[in-house]
Amino acid sequence: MEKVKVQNKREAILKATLKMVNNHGFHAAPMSMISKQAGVSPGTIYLYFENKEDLINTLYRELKAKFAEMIFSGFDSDMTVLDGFKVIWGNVLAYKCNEPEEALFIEQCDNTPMISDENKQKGYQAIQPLYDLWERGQREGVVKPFSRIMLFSFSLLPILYLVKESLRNETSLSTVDIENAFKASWDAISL
Amino acid sequence: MEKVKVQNKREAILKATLKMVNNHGFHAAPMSMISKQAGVSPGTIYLYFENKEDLINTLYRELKAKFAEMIFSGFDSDMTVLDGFKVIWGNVLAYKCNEPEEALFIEQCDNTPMISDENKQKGYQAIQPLYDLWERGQREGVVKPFSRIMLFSFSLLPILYLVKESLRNETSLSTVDIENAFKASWDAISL
Amino acid sequence: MEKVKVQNKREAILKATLKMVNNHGFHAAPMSMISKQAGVSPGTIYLYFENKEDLINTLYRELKAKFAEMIFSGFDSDMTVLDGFKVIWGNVLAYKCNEPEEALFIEQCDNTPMISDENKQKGYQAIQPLYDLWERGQREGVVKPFSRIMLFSFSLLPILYLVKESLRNETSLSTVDIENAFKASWDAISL
Amino acid sequence: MEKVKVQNKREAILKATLKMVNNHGFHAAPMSMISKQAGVSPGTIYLYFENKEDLINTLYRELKAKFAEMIFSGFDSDMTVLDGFKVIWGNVLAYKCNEPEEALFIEQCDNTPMISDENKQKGYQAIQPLYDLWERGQREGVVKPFSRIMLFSFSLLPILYLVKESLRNETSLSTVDIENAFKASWDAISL
DNA sequence: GATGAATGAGCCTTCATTCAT
DNA sequence: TATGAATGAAGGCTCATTCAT
Repeated sequence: MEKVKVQNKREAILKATLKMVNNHGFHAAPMSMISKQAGVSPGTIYLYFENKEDLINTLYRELKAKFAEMIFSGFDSDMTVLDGFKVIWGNVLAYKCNEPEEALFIEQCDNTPMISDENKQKGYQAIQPLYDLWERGQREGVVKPFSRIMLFSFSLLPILYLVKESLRNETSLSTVDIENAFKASWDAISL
Repeated sequence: MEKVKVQNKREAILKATLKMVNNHGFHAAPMSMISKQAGVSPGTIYLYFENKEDLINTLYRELKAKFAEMIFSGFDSDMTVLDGFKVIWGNVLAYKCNEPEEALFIEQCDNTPMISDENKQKGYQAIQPLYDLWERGQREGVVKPFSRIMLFSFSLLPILYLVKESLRNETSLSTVDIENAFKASWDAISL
Repeated sequence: MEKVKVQNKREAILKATLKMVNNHGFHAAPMSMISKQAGVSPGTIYLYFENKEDLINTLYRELKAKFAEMIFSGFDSDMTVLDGFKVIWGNVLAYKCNEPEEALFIEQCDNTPMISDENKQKGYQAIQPLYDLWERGQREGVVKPFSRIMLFSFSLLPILYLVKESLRNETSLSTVDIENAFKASWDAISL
Repeated sequence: MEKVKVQNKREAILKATLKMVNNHGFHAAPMSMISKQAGVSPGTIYLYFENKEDLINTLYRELKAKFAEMIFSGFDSDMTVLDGFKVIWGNVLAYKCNEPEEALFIEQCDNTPMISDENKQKGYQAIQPLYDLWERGQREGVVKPFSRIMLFSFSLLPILYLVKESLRNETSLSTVDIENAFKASWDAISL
């Protein structure tokens, strides 16, 4: 029970950081604001994190790890390449829709010098199973012989962007939109 | 000539802002640093811009305008849809390659609450001719009946991302890569 | 045995304080650092001392008391004034050489407003037997009719300073140096 | 005139630092307190000094330089050793009496890790003419063959301490005391 | 007695902005 | 116009102290 409380505090701080940085931007989210949002004293943050940079980096790392785990939910390397891709593609969509705040935070961080390169690198490695799937697809002759990054930018980046924009405009993607988007994604990278 | 000098000063400040914000990040680029880089006194910045936010927003707006202008260079609304798209797509690629600093700045701003939504909106309106082209393509039955944003995310976003990543890794895109990328872009949105 | 343990804890805290304050300076020796060095929880310090000021003052007081006790070791009020002075002078030298850390701490405190004047006063009173010796010397006509403080500053202060400097430079005082120093001390105050 | 104002500000800060550090101790003299005492904004201090450490070190350096200059006032290397020493000894006494605050500050700093060793070293070099005088005295056979530091600790340290104590007790040294003190100083180091 | 997580006042420092020149 | 010294609010962080266990 004691341990639970501690976990709660750490989690509360991370959650508050996510919210405050998303709403105000990194440099307009003071530690005092984060601590207040977390229901905690400013000094307490420094019991769990070395400094502000560490706080942000830790949050980024944990969110990326969670993302990497979620997108492979229900995925099995025995699936056909198309089926596997469909599962992962759907998971990416679902994550972005269900956890838009987390997704936004990750994106903000990716375009900022406040996340260490080492940390960013780790994020990419976490989706290795997807790279493996694509490579199998290339060996089987169903996926275009593109680099990982090209495959990513044509088959996953668009849907990530689409969801982000639909959330920003407070519109929603229709089932047809989603089907179309998946088809376009697959068309772009499949032979 | 006085006027020229004045223009020079304003330009110098904007240029310095671009450089400093790109290199150090927004919250680590103080006005004093920008003024020094511009060869100007801190107070002078306030003769041309209301405050730091205005400075950043102005720079963002002008870069977006320049971007919008450049991507339609050589474009003519009489062209076939495919030809027109090819010209614009190439211009986007060229801009991103030739002005990576400007492109990076724009992208940093797009994911940040420091640019007013109004300003962001204006950016989108500036590429109206591209929307017109797509609409014509849809009427002619050569472009998929997707929303603007879907067409954008499948046909232009990928190449923007690809160039950014290639610059980050200090690798370069081969001619074949580019041809493949264009083909994939067109495949994704054409019928 | 409980009592012993307790004494150990109190002693450990005082010892840690001495070490940390000497090595890092007063304002760079946090209670947490002292407690860790003492192998004790921060809260525990407050069971034995009211606050940091009290901790420092107590340590100062006890070290001064120890110093006062040591410098009269082997001294007997029946000795001639010269012999008595020789014993005490030698003890002062020995203390400074054998317990340089304690001596350094005392000196740091003497030049600081963090020790209460009352406490500093007590330190002077502890060397009463030396004052008595000097007074007897004056009555016997072998010691100059100087005030206590003048006698102290000419006959003991120099050797204290000399040892401190030799420790700082990591050089050592030769036997000849010491003999010379004693002679100069005695010359300065004797008739 | 502009320059004068600037000098005034810098001087005001240094003067305020001297006073506040003397009265409250280094760690209890916040920059805000110093700035208020100087009639200046906290930020202004950082226009003249890099940080608190630099402020303290600069003050120490300048006071030491002033001290070194003052103690040789009226001194001429053609004087006899005794006359020269008398002049310097008197100057030391005068400085300590007339500028007790400065002298106290220097002393506080000498026993603290907050002054860089380099800076302390410079202080010692500034009294070279005194060392030269002693060496001449040794060649002429009127000064004991002691090391510099021994000569200093027997002939100058006592009077420094005496004045300090007399100021602390708010008593004053009589003319007789001073004559006695000089005689004792000279006796201690002369042959 | 003993712990150590938690507190929050207060410190040093930065930096957007102003204003006298 | 242009300057840049000066400002002072605000931020990140520390650390003496407390209190529930």
